[in-house]
Parts: sequence; structure tokens; C-alpha cells
Amino acid sequence: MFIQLDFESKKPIYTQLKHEIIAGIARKDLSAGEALPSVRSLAADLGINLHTVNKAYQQLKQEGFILIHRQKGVVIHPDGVPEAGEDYYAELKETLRPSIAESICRGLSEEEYLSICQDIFKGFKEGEKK
Amino acid sequence: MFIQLDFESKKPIYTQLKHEIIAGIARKDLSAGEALPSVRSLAADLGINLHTVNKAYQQLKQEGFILIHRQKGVVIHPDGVPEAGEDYYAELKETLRPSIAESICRGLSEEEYLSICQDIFKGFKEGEKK
Amino acid sequence: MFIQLDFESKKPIYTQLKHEIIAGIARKDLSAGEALPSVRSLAADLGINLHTVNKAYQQLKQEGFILIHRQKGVVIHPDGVPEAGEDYYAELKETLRPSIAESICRGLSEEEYLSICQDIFKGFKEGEKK
Amino acid sequence: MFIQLDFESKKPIYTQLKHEIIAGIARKDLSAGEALPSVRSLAADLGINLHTVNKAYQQLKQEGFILIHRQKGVVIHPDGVPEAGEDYYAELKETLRPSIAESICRGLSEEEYLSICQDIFKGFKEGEKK
DNA sequence: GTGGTCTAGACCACC
DNA sequence: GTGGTCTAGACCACA
Repeated sequence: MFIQLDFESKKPIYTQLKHEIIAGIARKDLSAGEALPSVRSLAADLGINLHTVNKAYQQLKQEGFILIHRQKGVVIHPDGVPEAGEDYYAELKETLRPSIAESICRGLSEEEYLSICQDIFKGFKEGEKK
Repeated sequence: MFIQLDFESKKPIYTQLKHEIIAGIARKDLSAGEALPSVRSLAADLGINLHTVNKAYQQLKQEGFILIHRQKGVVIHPDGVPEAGEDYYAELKETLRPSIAESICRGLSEEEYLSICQDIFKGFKEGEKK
Repeated sequence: MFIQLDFESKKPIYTQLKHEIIAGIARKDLSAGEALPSVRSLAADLGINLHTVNKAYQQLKQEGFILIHRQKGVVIHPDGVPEAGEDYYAELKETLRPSIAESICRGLSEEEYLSICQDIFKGFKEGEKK
Repeated sequence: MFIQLDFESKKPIYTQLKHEIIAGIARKDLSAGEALPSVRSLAADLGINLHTVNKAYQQLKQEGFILIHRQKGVVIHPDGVPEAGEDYYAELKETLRPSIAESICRGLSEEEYLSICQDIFKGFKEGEKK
């Protein structure tokens, strides 16, 4: 598991960390039940604040990606991630709509856009090394 | 032209406004050279501050979607929007990657994801009413 | 004499008009004592407001480039333009300083910068057609 | 770092501030990676509004001179400023043309004009104290 | 503490 | 009337 953060991005650090862990699960680097580093050690490894790691973990727990045991530490949720529900579809569309709108304005065809999506899917399937 | 803002959303109002205008261009509600409302009148219509509208307009200008004349007001860029370049592709991928990662985790198949994209494209082609 | 205005520039129209007339004098298209169009006719020719032409003319008069006779109309100042004084040198430096600072930051050498200046001088000497 | 603003000037304050910072970089007072004062503290120091400082910073960021970290504050861009491109040359010429035109009208020779430019270059090289 | 966002109200330049 | 600038003060997100 390799986590790459961009401290100059406009995306908050905790969001980047969350996305990296989700990406790890998506490409099967992290599997159900597997242990994650403790808040403390991950913060030290990445050179970031404890609170930042904690915020990422709390949100991952909230969204069902991980479990946080007081003693056993942090593990990927053994039962897998909750399936997509109505809420998730709505949220996904809200994310994609502006992206697609801008792409249309900039002259991308539907085929090109879908092809970019497929490339990314392919990357996860092959277990891309970030 | 119908602009719908969600004041409860986490997305800044000026960003929502920007996206709504880009969506308007994408579905051809707004065409090249067409005039947009003045900063003040749009702010009044939407019940927001004129600086918020101005910020959205400034960013749209910056990204090549509109032109701002000191006196004549604001118009959709007559020459169309700059085509997608390297930067845009990179940015687009950065947007899509976390979205796709999460979808994979939540059990969406590639086909389902692409189908959602296609629906949104279809919406723009048909001139969806928001 | 050919005047080209850019209605989408951020420079005010009256400033552009002023600069075009000064450029005309610089490349000897307009010579001392020569008549300029009336405010009214120039405004009609260019498709701009009377006040805009008038403002340009007033500033040119103020700075000694033209004379405005109530009856005879507008003429290039017969005695030529006032020579550069202390004030002008100071103003010129204030204009050049930020331009040169940015050029240095962007990696232009002094030679390149001066060479650009020389090109522009050459353009005026050859009576460039804008 | 010493910033001098002229509140009587026609040039907007945020523009003056921007130019002062660029000048600071040009004469190596500010070097790559160096931290700049926070929006609030600089505003307090200069006796201006924090939004005015912010506007200057945003434009400097936009043009690649600085980086703005959400928490760490503002630093001179570590990779240096983007090199001059086609656009910059065009813009530079548009700036210089009116200046040179007026200088010709006022009787400055090409040599005098270039000599003034050289003086300003010299000033930056020697690390002029404003 | 930092910057980001939003509001409110003022005055000015331009046409 | 238009947008541009500046001020003032508020609350939030981030680390």
C-alpha cells in the first residue's frame, strides 16, 4: 500500500487520504478484514497531523469502508462496502454532471469521455501502482 | 435559462452558478454571443450577493467561457470554448478517478457506470430542463 | 489614417483611440497642422459614443498633441508635441518598471527585451500599417 | 521586503501590490520557496483590506508566481515562474507600443528610450531598494 | 493560526 | 445603466 499526497493540491489532505484508501480497496491492494495502520503511525509515516488522519478514518467508517475497534485497531470492513443505494446514485450523478457538461463545451465526444472512464477502470483492474 | 441553486449544498454558491451556466452552454440553452444577465440583476434574481455572481463570472471569463465588456455586460464567448488540452484531460482524470474507485468498491460494474454517463450525455443532447 | 479598436479589450475605448492617434503621429501618418475628423464624424465612423471621442480629444489636447478650435475643428498641434520633461520620464519609468520586472521573472534576457523595443521602433519608422 | 503603495495613484492597490512582489522576485529579494506574509498580516501591515491583498495573491497564483496552501500560507513558487510564451510576448508588445509611440512624439530617440530600459534592468540586477 | 466564502454597502470609470 | 475597486465584518474548513 502506497499513499501519495499532494500538499499543494487544493483538495484537503484528509480527502486525498480517504481517496487513496478507497482506491487501494478498488484495486484489491486492501482486502476485507485487512488491518490498516493506526492513526498515530500513519500520521507519522505521512508526516501529517493526527487529526487529519483521524478525520479521514472517521469518514471512511461513516461511509462503511472500515471498522474502528478500540483495541484491535482499524480494519477494512470485513463484510465489504455497502452497495450503492439511491443516495449514492444521486451523488454520483451530481459529480458527473458538471464534468460532462464542461467536456461537451470543450468539444469532447461522448466516445472520448467514455473511453477515458474505461481507461481508469482498466487501471484499477490491473491493480495500477498509483 | 433557469438557474437552480442549493444553498444547503457544501459546494460554494459561485461554483454551482458556474456549473449551471456551463450546463446551459452544453445543452445549447446559451449560444455563442448570447448575453447573460448583468452581475447585479442576476444577483437580485437569485437572491445572492453581487460579489458572488461576480466571482462566478470572473472564473468563467478566466476559463474562456464568457467575455466581460465593461459596459455592454457579459456574453457567452463568441468563438466558443477553448478545446480540451493536456491540462484538461489530466484534471478530468483526477476528477473521475476517485469517483470510479468508490463506484468499484460499492459494486457498480463498469457497464453500469458508463451507462450513467451516457444518460447524462443524453440529457444534455435533449436539452434537459435541469 | 486607419483606426482599429478592440471592443473586447479591457482598455477603455477612449484610451485606445488616444493611443491610435498618437501612434499615427509617431509614424508620421498625421503631421503637424493636419486636420482630424470632427468629434461627431469620427464617432459615427467608429460606431462609438460622442462622449468617448470627446474624452480622447480632450486628453490629447490636455497633453499637447492637438488643438481644438471652436470653428476650425481639430488639428494636430502645429508646433509639435511638447518635449519630454521630468514628469514624462518619471511616468515612463513607472510604466516600464513592472513590465521589465515581469520579463526578468519570466526569463527574458535584457537583450531580448531591448530587441523587442527596437522592433517596435522599427515598425514606427517604416510607417507600419497598424 | 519593503512594499511601498501609492494610495493616490490611479493604479488599483492590488495591482501595485502585485507589481511590488514581482519586482521583489526580479531583484531576488524574494527567492523560490520563500514564504510571504499571510493575507491578514500583510493587510494589517499595509493598512489595507484583507480582500485587497487576497486579490493580489490570487492573481499572482493564477499567473504562476506563487503557491497558496490552505494552511501553510503563501510561498513564492518553488519551480520558478513559467517562461514567457507567445501570449506573453504579444501582451508585452501591446504594453510597449503606446509607450514607444508617445516617446517618439515627444522627441525621445531610440537610444534614449533603450537607455532608460537598461537603467531599470541595472536597478533590478543591483537589487535596487525600491 | 491559515485561507475560503459570503454578505453589505460604498464610490468610481466607462459609455 | 454597466463592471471595477475597496472596505468591513462575519462564519467556516483545514491542520
